[in-house]
Amino acid sequence: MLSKKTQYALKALGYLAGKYGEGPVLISDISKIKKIPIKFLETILLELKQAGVLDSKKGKGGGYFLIESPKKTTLAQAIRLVGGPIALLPCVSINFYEKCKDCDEAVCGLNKAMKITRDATLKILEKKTLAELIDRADTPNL
Amino acid sequence: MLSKKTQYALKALGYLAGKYGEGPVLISDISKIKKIPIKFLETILLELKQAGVLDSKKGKGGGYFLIESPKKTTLAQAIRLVGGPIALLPCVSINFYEKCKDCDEAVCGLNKAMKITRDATLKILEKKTLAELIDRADTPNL
DNA sequence: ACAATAGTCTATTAATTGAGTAGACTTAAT
DNA sequence: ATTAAGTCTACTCAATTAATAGACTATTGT
Repeated sequence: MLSKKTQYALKALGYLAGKYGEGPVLISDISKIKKIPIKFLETILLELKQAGVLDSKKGKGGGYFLIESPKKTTLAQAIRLVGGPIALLPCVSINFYEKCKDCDEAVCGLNKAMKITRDATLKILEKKTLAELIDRADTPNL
Repeated sequence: MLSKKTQYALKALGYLAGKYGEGPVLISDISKIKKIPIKFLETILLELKQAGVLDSKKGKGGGYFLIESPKKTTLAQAIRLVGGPIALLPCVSINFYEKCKDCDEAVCGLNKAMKITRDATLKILEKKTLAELIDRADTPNL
């Protein structure tokens, strides 16, 4: 299961994807509509900005917005940006790999099974982009 | 990512699968070989016993053992037994479902993408059994 | 019967993650 | 310049998950 933080990040990115090209979006708007605790959301958006996916504008008329087209960022990338491993076990994670203390990966059946699972998951998450997260509810004009 | 508890449970079950038919296995043996904190392991094994997968024998010569052949239990079942959701989001979990506060699942793109991912994962985990977790290191005589 | 062995139960502590608060700092419109 | 709107930083608190410790109970072998 993804952490709350990662879940919120995906929701927020999906919302921003729907507003792409329409200028900055208020944190408070995202918070209200996506039901995300505002202060928690602030830290998440800041992290996404530092990761280079979002940019922000301060002052009146400010807010957050996607730098690139929603189609440019895959869900796999988005999840990893906020620190969420995608694999089910550390020993099969690509970006958050950690060796097991107790087993030799070459003969470990669990490792093998989880690698197959990871590959199946990645195959999907690397194809889907933020554009896929846009739904009618967010953008009734589409 | 699976919780530590679930990870330990899988490791322990894999080890017991390798010893299936050889009588009770000591908690302390599993703990040592699989590098699992013994007290934590105790609670996990107890839980698996109450779930009906394991049985135990007390006293001298006692220990834990699988009730049924390792082939009878899938990895998906094993993960769920110890309380671990398999899906990446609560709103696409079959056994630990929780509705999102902010979206209508019928139009939510995130929900859709994660359902596809879940199905791909389940397809694999429902085919693999505990028997697949047995490796050479545990049972050098095979 | 009894001592040794091994699982069971109860209670605490530590670590991590999630959530909420307060306030300083920046920018833009008027 | 002033002020309203918004970002950024640093703490604090609560909840969950992980890990530890010790007392208790049941079983087997002698």
